[in-house]
Amino acid sequence: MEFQILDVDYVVVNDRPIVRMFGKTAAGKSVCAFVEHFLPYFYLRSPAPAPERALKVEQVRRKDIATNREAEFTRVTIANPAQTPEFRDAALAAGAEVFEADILFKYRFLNDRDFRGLGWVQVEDFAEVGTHTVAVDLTLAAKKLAPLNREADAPLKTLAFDIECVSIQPGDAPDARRDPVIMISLACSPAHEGEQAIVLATRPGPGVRYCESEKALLEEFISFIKAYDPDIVTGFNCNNFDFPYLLERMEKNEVRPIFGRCATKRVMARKVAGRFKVTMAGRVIVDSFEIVKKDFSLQRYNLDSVADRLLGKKKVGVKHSEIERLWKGPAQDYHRLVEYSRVDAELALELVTKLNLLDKYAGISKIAGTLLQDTLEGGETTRIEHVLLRAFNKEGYVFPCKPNDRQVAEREAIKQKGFEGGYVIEPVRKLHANVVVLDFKSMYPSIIRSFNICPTTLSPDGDHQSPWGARFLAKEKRQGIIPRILEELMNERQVVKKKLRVAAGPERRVLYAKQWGLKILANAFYGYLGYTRARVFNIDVANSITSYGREIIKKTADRITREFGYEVVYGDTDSVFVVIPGDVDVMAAKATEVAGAVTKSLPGVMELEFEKIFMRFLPLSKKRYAAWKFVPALKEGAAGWEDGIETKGIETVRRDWCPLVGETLQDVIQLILKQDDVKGAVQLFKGIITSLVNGNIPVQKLVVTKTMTKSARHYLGVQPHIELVKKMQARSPQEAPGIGDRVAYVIVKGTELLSKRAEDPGFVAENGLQIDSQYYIENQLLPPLERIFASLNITKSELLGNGRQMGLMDILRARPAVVEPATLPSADVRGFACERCGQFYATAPLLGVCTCGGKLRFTSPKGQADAISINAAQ
DNA sequence: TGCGAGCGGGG
DNA sequence: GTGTACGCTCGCA
Repeated sequence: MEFQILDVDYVVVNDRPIVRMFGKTAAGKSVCAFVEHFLPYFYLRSPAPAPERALKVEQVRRKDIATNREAEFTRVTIANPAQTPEFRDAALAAGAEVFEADILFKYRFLNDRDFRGLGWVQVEDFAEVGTHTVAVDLTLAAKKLAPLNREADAPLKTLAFDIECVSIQPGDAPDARRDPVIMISLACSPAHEGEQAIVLATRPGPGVRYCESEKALLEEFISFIKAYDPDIVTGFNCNNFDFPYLLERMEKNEVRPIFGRCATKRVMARKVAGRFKVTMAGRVIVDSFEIVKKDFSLQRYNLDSVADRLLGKKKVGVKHSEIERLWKGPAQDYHRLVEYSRVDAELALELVTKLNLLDKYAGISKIAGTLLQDTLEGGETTRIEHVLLRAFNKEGYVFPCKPNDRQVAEREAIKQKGFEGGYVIEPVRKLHANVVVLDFKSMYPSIIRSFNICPTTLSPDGDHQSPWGARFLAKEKRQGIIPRILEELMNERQVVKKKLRVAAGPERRVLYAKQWGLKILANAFYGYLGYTRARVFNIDVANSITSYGREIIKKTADRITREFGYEVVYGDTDSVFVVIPGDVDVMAAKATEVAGAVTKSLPGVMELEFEKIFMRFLPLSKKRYAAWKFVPALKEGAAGWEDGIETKGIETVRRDWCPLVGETLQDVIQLILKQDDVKGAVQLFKGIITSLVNGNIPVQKLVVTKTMTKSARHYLGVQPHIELVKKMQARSPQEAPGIGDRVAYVIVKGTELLSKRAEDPGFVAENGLQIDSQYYIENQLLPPLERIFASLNITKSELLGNGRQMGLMDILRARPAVVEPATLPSADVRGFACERCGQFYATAPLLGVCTCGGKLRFTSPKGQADAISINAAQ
């Protein structure tokens, strides 16, 4: 009997805990294994007052991180895990120092028995149990069980769901305390009884499983889940919308929310720090929205754009404000709503199944030992602490409790006073060519290993001293626990990468996720040691790591300059940017040579490697640059290079920018880097400004969108999109955007406050309104572009005109203008006269200015210069 | 430049 | 449940 661990909890029976391991067999059966005779315990530093009512109090020899010496500790075993806080607090009140008194019981069990989240279990001796307390295919009392080394995953069932609801107050957002759920769509992989997707609704119709009341709908939802018995339950934003809503409705309808694998524990959504956390025994809840937001860099994260960008699929187009009408409307309208709902559930499902969203979290679980649910929710700290707890316990150490708020505050103060990070080499500010980037492979993990840096090797009697001034024992004397963990993680990664070379199919995915997880985990240890809430926080250790890093990078830059004669133009923490003349191949060869030579003289496992080539490199400041990058082509056998633009610290896409800004920024960067054409970039920019002033930029490129999150009257300040909604409501209440809708606007010319000049792009086009070009220049284009040009020593006034502080009218003077006949004021215009020298032109000169540089004006038959310049005529 | 507030996704 | 504690962008000082 073997199964893969999905979830673990415990129940208390006769004042003793029974651990329940929920899992899945290779054949796809859901399992729950009961494990008895495992008891909660924690430690006190001896001598300590003996706790009353404990089951067992023993004196044991253990080490702790403060002294690294073996000493007497008191191990206190109790009956009920839930009572640990009482025992702990009593001990603390009596002045004792406590250890491991805040380890969740399920993790106490997993750690002590060497099990891991998503690890496999072999049950060697068991009895099948008849019980109604859990809802699984197979329940057993496990008498003897052991961890099993297996990479492959059990076949998992995934259920996605999506709810629809309608407000009884038209126009308002639905309120779970008041408004019913009308529809629930379910999509499953693999299909359930031949059905891949099902729509439950309280209105009958084709493709709908009809439920006669909301209560019946909620009950049907629960029975479906029980019948399908999924391992993964997913939805898009289900943690913060669907689950809390559904659970509130169940409460209102007196439907017991029991659809996990425990027949007695309710599914619960609890508000934590403004967000909901949902728990369901025996299954894993996956909110695809939250994962996509973490793992993919996108402009927007609504289901429509996420599905479009990641799956190449579209939602059925239904606005939130339309749902009520479709729900109450004729059959074809209702049908559209049903389709909309079904597709949403299908998309939510595909995000998980097609994108293999869980791979990396599964990989991390297997390495760190955390349960999949906790890997999805928790951060890096949780993962590291489980690895550390295991390792410290194995070495005979007691593991510290989490610091309390007072301790955290103390640490913050210490950190504020004396913590220094990586070293950033001051960039040589100009446009560089032929730059090679060399970097240290996993710099901080390598430093930790090379110098044996660990709280367990920190000692005044240490063999070597870090630049920070702390002393550490030599590895030969005693290898630190963290250096050893990192050695294992990094070696394991090499093994996995080797296997990856020949792997295919699902095995390849599992291995790829594993090597990725190993790398991420190894790189997180340094940050952990300097994190004030860490159990193993140590500022001397953290500072020692970065101090070695700074010393090594400075020495490396120095050596490259002095011994190899190359110029170092930039560097950040673990990298040096070096100018090496030649073509890409020559540069790469020389860079590899330099990296190899430097590596030879570096201590331990420190390794400098050639990373990439920047054929052109434009630093703006520390941590901000744009570059034309060349990396060796990835494709097997395809010798050669792949190039692309790389930017750091330069936002090329921002939600509050109109498309014109991003496009112009991209174009300007391309021209500068790829064509080495700074003049052309300036010309391009000036051309855009001219087109903008002339009204030749399509309105769509000037649209900014913002979401209206609450009703317009609830906004306190004046915001452009809200002011626009107010205007649109006045014009046509039916078509005005509602709560949750994205509002698109452009800024038009006028004398009013900027916010009041936001206008509907469609309205602008229909009514021929003028765009406020000055706004687009000053507030949109200039801020990002000015920084780029400034790094090339091109000033704002050079960009906008010729030398002095320029106003908008001055910009117009130097621009090449094209005057289209249709835009001329009237037929009585005879020609153009120069404002400055009076020169007459029958047709406008191409440059739009007089040969003397003066501005041109229309002249009417009366011989009077019209007050309008040709530019403003548009 | 640093800090606090407010929002995102969902209907 | 031997609990927990978002992360980014924007406006303002």
